[in-house]
Amino acid sequence: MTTLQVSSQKQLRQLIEQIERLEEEKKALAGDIRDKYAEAKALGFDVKIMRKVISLRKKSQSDRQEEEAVLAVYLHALGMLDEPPAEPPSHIMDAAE
Amino acid sequence: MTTLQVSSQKQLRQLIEQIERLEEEKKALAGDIRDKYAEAKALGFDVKIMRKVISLRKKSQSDRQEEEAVLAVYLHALGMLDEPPAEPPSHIMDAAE
Amino acid sequence: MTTLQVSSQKQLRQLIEQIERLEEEKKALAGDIRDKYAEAKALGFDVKIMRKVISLRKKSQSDRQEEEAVLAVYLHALGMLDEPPAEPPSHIMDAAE
Amino acid sequence: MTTLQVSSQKQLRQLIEQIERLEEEKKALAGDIRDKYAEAKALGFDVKIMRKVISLRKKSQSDRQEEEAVLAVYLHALGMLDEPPAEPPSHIMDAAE
DNA sequence: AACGTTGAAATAGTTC
DNA sequence: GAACTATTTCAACGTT
Repeated sequence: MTTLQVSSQKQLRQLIEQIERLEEEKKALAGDIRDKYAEAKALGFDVKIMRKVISLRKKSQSDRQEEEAVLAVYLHALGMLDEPPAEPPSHIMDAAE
Repeated sequence: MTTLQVSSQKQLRQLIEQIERLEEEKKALAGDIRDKYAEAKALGFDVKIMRKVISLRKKSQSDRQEEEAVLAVYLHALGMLDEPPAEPPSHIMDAAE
Repeated sequence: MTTLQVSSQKQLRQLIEQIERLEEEKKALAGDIRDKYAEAKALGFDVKIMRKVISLRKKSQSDRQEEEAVLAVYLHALGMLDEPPAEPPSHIMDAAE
Repeated sequence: MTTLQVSSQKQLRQLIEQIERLEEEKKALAGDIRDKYAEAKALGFDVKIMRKVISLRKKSQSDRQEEEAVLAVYLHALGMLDEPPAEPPSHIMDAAE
């Protein structure tokens, strides 16, 4: 069977149109966000830092701590950090023998 | 000055909260879209192909715009279009004798 | 375990140095490309149009590939292609009666 | 004059081909880098952190410090940091009155 | 030399 | 959990 039933065609068309409408709305919101950043920039704020702040707020604290712990271990391995890092949870250290 | 003025702090806080609100709405829309695809799948449609169709529709739209832009550039380069397309290219085809 | 094993440290260091070397080479090539454009400009060519031409060539290449992929998907969906395209889609066009 | 001299055409063609060759090489290097990261991942290293390490090495130290100072100011403005930040250079604080 | 624009690179999310 | 896609982020470029 190489064609859809007429009723299915109609359904499909509706679904696709609904999705496209939702995507347009999403795109509009993305534009609004861009505008907000532009506004902030015009007021003299540092947009890049603002993005960082917002992403920090999103990230859970534990995630951040874990990331920093691994980073410390790696920097230490490269001799870019004198103090050996404190005590990261074990499951992070796959590459350690 | 190690801190922002109180008025700036307030401004910053407002901007960030507005952005976060917009991002939430955007995320909600993404969820709606996901739901629509799930609905389609439940009705027996192939979601992968639907995505392809939608992206093709998007692409053909932007392609058409791009094509027109390129055409304008070329026509202008050949002196067949008085108005420079979008931004004024300074010296077109100097290498032509 | 707060630090990596010495052997892992060594491995990590090597990987990072290799990557940094590759990135330098990449950067050098980017410089070469810039030089080429400068040369072209000095010869009187319109760099902007050249860029457009090159990007069009790239795009038409990938477009052609995309088109073929989509075509394969559709043909398969219509049962006119035995081999599934790339990955085997599990159930094509269930909504067809 | 709507066409290039034959000699110019030839020149243009050569330049474009040279650029396309350079871009291919660049692309190949990007692939090599991706492979290296894949290798690292297979050995159990955290690729995301490796990227961070490499970008830290690239960034000049002063850049990093400036960024952190501004971030501290913003976090303080949002009440996410109790201690007032130390002493960032003045030119960063445009939005402060 | 800052600005916006564009294209590439990286990350996040989704699917199987 | 591996691969693919989509989104976001970052850097280069031309422009004003």
